[in-house]
Amino acid sequence: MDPQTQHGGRGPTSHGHVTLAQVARQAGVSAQSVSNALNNPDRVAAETRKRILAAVEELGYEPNLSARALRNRSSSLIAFKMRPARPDKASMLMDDFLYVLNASAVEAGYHLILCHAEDGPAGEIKAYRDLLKKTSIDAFILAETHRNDDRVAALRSWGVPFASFGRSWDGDEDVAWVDVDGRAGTRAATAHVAAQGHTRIGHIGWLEESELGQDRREGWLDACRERGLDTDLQAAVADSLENGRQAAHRMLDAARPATALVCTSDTLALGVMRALHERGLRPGVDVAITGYDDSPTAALVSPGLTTLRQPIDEVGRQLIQAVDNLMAGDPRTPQHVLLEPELIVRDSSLPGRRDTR
Amino acid sequence: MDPQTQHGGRGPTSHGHVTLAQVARQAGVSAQSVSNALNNPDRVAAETRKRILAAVEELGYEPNLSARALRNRSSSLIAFKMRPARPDKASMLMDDFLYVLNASAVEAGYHLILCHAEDGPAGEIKAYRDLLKKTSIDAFILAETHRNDDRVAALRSWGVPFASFGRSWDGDEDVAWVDVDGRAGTRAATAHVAAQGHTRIGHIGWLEESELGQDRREGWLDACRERGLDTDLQAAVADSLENGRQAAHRMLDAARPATALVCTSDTLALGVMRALHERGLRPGVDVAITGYDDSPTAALVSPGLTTLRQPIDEVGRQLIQAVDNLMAGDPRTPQHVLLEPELIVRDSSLPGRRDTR
DNA sequence: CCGACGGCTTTTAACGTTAATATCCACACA
DNA sequence: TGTGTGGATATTAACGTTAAAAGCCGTCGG
Repeated sequence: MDPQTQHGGRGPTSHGHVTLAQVARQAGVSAQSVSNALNNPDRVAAETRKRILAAVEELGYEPNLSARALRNRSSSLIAFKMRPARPDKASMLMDDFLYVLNASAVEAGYHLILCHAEDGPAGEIKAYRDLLKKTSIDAFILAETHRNDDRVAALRSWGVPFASFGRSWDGDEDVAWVDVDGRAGTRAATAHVAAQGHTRIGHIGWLEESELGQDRREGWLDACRERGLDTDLQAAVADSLENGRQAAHRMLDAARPATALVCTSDTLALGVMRALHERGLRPGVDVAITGYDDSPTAALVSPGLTTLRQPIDEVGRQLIQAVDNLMAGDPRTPQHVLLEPELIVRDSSLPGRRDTR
Repeated sequence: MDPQTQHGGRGPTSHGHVTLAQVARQAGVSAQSVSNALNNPDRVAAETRKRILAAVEELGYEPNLSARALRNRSSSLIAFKMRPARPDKASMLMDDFLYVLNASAVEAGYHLILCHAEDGPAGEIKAYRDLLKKTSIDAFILAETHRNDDRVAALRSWGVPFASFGRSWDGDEDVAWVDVDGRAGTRAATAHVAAQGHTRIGHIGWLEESELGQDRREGWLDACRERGLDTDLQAAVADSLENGRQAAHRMLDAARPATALVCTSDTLALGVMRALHERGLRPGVDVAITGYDDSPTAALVSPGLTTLRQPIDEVGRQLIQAVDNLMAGDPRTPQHVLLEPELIVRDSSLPGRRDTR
């Protein structure tokens, strides 16, 4: 039988999609051989393979992901759920984060699909379930995981690969995560202001129930203890500018007032700046301030806010690599990656330079 | 033949997916009838339909999108390409925008998929093409379109439904777009400072080649002309804090200096604030400032920055509705929606209240 | 000289859905 | 009694891919 005619392929489809069958016809082989040439190169003869790849190239063949998804129960899709942006929050991490997450995903041969859920963990879990039922998502990326996170439990019980941005603080060793070492970062920020000569260093952080906040607080405690400094000036508040402002006023009204304030977020630090402003005090000169996140705002206010920048690019890359490993059935224990934040020093923590170029 | 056994359905799959065949068996009908009951209700008898829907409910059936995509050449996926966040930019619109875009998409029965491309329009178009070849994307959402946008031309030539955030300024009446009326917004901001008694109102905007920037500038011109004010104080610069700062210095050094500065972005306005700071002038009290975008920073700086908020939620909703209409083959001309921004008045433009609660 | 084997390739069947077509059945009409 | 007719339902085939099985053919060992 003439190999030129024996296989299907009704010529180029009107929609411009090139199929395996068309490539097969062009190369004078069966569709399966084309599939093998692309996915299992060692199953076809080198000579044939060359011919097939030439045909692939010539016709511009791209495998149809829907068909592949149907056949393989695997869609090359990684799902991520965005949270609604909180109005009071300065952090723009999400924007950058999504960008690199997607870039890394594409580089690794996946695509990012966003999922949407009503607020609350129950709604989120339901959304994940629905998505899984209808699309055979390959993996999930979680953000802002916390102790006893129901989402983690759910995904684990379903056996779906996932990785989370944020440690699973309850020691789930079998969960892949990537996180930034807030303790080390806050310790560095505290050390930095101590190096400027400050001895009354206050800390304004989040409520105790936040593992993330507690971790960062420990860094401040570490640095103070290392230097024999008092740790009496501390506040645990919800993350908002107003709370930062009030806490700052309290610490400046203390019998032995703070001369430096280390904050768990830029939002709180900006509240501190507002408090100083109200008192006619100059950030940096009169009171040193540090934040956390390197939100765009930190660079834009005057004076610039000293803060900690999370290596968000690296976080995204590592997360994708983590799920990729999981899906490759990599037998080694799930990845745990703890990255160091970078201290960005600006004028808000420097006594010398007043911001007047 | 016993309807309970005549149809496929090898019992619940191990993966927990429920298929049409399983529902069909449960309801004692064929798979096609189940499909019809869900997609073409009037093709099945009311009685049967009720029975089928009960089975669907009981088994928790959800149609498999991969199979549907393969069969229908339509994936329920809407693609959107993120741009890398520019470090100097205060705007956090993207974050919110994506959230509502996705929420609206899900509500309309779609999912949002992110696409990634090397920088530049050519890379972006190639990315769109690749995505189309492999996934039968239903529609695209573009952002930041400009005159003679190659992406618009490409998508149009391929016949793919799309809608853009941003007008196609070259009068392509057959392109669906949603935009925010920057001219009206800037006019309102200018009118607002004029109402505070300012008569020397400068404008710091983007370079002339930006249609968006030019549109906003027109609003300032409108407001000045309506009041017979001079329009000699204007700057056209690239969007950065430093450029805003320098332009502000120039306008404050003028023979008849500005007492109010209307800016095309929050970033520029924050540069102005830095310039005032450097001169010991007080925003609002000495010089009124307005920005554009209501970036998170605008609310966080002291004093708060008067700015224009884009109804980003509505933009997202309208964009999805636009592509939905296009895909439904709605014969009416593509949607063009021009929304009004909202003037958010804060202390940076108010002489009376000094920020000292 | 026969059977087994191994390398390479093709064939078959299936993933879950749906458009198009075929079948069935009750009823109306000649 | 036969012949349409039309509504409801069932069957077939196809979307593009790939795992599994089967086929082909030359070679090697007994």
